[in-house]
Amino acid sequence: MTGQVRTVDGRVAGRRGQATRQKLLDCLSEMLSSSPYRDVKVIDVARKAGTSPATFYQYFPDVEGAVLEIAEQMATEGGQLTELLAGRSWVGKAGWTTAQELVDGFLEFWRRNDAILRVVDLGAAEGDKRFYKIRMKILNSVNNSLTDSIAELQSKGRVDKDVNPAAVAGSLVAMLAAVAAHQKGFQTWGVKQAELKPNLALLVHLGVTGKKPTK
Amino acid sequence: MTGQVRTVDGRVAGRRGQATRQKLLDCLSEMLSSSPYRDVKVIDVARKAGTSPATFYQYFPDVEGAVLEIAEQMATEGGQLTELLAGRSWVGKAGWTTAQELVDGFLEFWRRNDAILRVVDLGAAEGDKRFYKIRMKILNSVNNSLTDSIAELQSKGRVDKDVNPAAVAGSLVAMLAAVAAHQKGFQTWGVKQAELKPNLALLVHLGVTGKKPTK
DNA sequence: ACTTGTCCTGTCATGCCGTCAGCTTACCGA
DNA sequence: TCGGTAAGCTGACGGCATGACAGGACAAGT
Repeated sequence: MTGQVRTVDGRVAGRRGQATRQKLLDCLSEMLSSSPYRDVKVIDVARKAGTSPATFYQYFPDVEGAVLEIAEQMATEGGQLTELLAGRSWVGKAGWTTAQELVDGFLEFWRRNDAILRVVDLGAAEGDKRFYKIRMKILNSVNNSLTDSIAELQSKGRVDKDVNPAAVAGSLVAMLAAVAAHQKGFQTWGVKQAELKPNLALLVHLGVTGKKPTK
Repeated sequence: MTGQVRTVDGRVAGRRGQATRQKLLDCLSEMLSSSPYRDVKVIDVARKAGTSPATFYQYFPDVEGAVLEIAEQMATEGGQLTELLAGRSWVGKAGWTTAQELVDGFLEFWRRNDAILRVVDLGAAEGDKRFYKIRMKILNSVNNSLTDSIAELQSKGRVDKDVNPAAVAGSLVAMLAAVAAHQKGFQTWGVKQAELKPNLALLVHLGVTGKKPTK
């Protein structure tokens, strides 16, 4: 399905080529974790990978192009986030568990990929459709499930009619993403990680069901 | 109180100098709105301002330094956000109004300063303390009021004891910021601006008071 | 060993970075 | 009016990253 990996000038990459390509991506990933996006240079990535800048340009048009590649890989893995919600109940104690596990899984995913997600967020906010699509791909996996859950509760009359399921779900997902991206900020406000999670879960539960959880 | 404006090499800037400096900041601001942060070059800003790159370096150490300056100005204006909450009530119909106006004011502020806020967000997420402090300065103005409101309701027994006011307030503020930054994203999910606001206000009200608003 | 196609790099023109010396301009006191 | 002084600006330059290309190294099959 996914077309073969190709170099910029159209050649098909063989085993060795793919290895260097991947090594470049790995090194870029590392660099993004340790230095500001704006300061990541092709020459540094190449040096770190023990190769030359020219090699980098054989596989990627520029830094941004390579970042997109990494982000794409991550987005695919991010599909697993759907499992945090598949077949879960929002009623009674089970609802509280669902909320907690969603928060847990989400924060964990963000923490694992924070460097690349920062850049994706920026690109999306700047209006770049490619980054925007990737961000959607990740968030949709959670957002769609959440929207469905709310819509279902709504059809049963457990949630007010004037609630827009997509708007609420989207806002909650945005909240999770933002909190995950700025976890350190909460420490300044005197909030520890461990305290943060249950309060986030509370907000998610409130948003989805409109009611306080039964613990 | 605020020390005189100085050039990089320590001279005091006079009237003309401050004008050029401001012009450079304005042009930088514009460039940030129209092109990706990563691609904003000193030479472009200088050209746009009708001056030379060397002049830029007389007033700012680099692009980042100038961005910090703009952000600082914005953060000062952002102090007005406190007024959205000062002396407001979270009880009854007034509570619903408070939530609505908070959401309105917040989104408006973000929309007006979206370009610079994107960069501040990125810098903060990357761990740069200078950006981080600016982000705090803006969010604190809302966050502190919100935390106080929740704590007060809590002391009156209207909010559960196991709620951490700072954590909930911080999460809500993060949500507002994230939604504001990605307003376009919601259109893809079929949510219009006008629909988004009341649903956000609902979430804020739920988060603060734990109860649905009376409209 | 030879051929073939993949893979890598040295090299080069181009353009931005960041600094400095030196020129112009504005202000001020005599 | 006339220097004197400090502010303000820029041309020019070495240094480094970019991005393209052509040619050399390498692996695999014959």
